[in-house]
Amino acid sequence: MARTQGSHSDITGPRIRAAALGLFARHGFAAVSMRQIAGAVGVQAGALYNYTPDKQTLLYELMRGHLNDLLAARAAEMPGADPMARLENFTRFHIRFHIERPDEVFIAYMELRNLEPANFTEIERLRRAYEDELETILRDGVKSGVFAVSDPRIVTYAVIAMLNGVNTWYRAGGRLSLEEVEALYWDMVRKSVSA
Amino acid sequence: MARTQGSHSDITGPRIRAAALGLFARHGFAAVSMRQIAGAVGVQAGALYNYTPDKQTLLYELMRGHLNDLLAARAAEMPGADPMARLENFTRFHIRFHIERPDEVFIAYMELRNLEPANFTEIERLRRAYEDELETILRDGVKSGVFAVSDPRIVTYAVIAMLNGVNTWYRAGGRLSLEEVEALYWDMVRKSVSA
DNA sequence: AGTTTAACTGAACAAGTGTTCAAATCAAAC
DNA sequence: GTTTGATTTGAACACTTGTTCAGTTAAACT
Repeated sequence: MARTQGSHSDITGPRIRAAALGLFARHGFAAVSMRQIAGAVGVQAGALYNYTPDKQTLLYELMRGHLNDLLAARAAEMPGADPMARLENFTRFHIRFHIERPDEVFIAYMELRNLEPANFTEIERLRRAYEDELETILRDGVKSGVFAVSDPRIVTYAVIAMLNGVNTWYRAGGRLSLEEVEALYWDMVRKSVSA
Repeated sequence: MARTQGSHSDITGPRIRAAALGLFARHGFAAVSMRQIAGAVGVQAGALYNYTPDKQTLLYELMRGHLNDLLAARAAEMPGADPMARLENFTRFHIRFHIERPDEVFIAYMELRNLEPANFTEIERLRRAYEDELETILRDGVKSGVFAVSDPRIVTYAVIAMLNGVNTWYRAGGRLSLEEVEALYWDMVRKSVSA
């Protein structure tokens, strides 16, 4: 077996995913051709098929990778015990994680409709697992009386929508620091669900 | 001049726009072909060009129409004088208007990247005009002391992102009535910006 | 009845699509 | 220095794309 080391394959693979990520985020999955991705990597279109069975799977793997990263990073957090501390931890974690990955986040929300049904189901399952964390925090807070939330599921959607909005305006090196952004959103989230 | 009455032109035009709206919302602008739109209307692709100079303009006109409707409907509202009442009016108006037009809203947010620069600029101008209404309410409320908002522009983005989230889960005839949805979001908005 | 013309068809155009694959290329392993 | 097999090329495939336009249809006017 020749070229197990020094092979281009462990270099080209990531470069393809990176190029696809950027192009999908900028122009949309359907508007980007395999030849464009190949061109960005400096390779012919046929070479892409050593790394993905098809274009659809390339998109799916990007989304799945992103959501797995999200869930793994979330699992590594050590939130406190009481609901208020956990909500603050969740809010700040979400802002931080999403601000660092605008392209992944954009794709994971905008390209759902381009997933084949089976892939869509799996992506939705992962996203749901993440949202359930927030919903559980809200329910616990209602139980203990610190939160006044009439419908925890809907409020979960509302809070996540608000937090995701950060990516519509935030640009690295902008007017506000990460800490200021975190503090601003945490202030709004805390007040919006407090009793 | 023949066929000024009984002509199909005043029927086909709206049907084309309606078909394009639904298809763009479901599959995305780039993923929908002119032949698909024509097929949905029951006409050949060439006939579409009696109603739009090109595919791009079809998208642009849909977005511009939607945002003009939005601004016109907003201008017809008679909010009260004090910031709290105006904020409640804005919130309920926004929810109501957006819930009734899921396809238009979806397109107006998701297909911005498919607009040519000149068209993009104009759409952004209209959206900005709408957002400025909310920002003004927030600034007035800060001045009069009823709102505690550190950065009115960013909070405007946050509130609008939260409200737009309604379209990710709301379905007509679902568990909650329109009034319940309005009340739920208004409760969150009010608390999140209150002093 | 005959004329006019808006509305539409259907075929054509050049360019681009995702994907396949035999052949060429290359660097590591022997 | 040759073998080996992973990696890439480049051409080809069948099909779709947005758009144009000469020609057909049919309703409304004189």
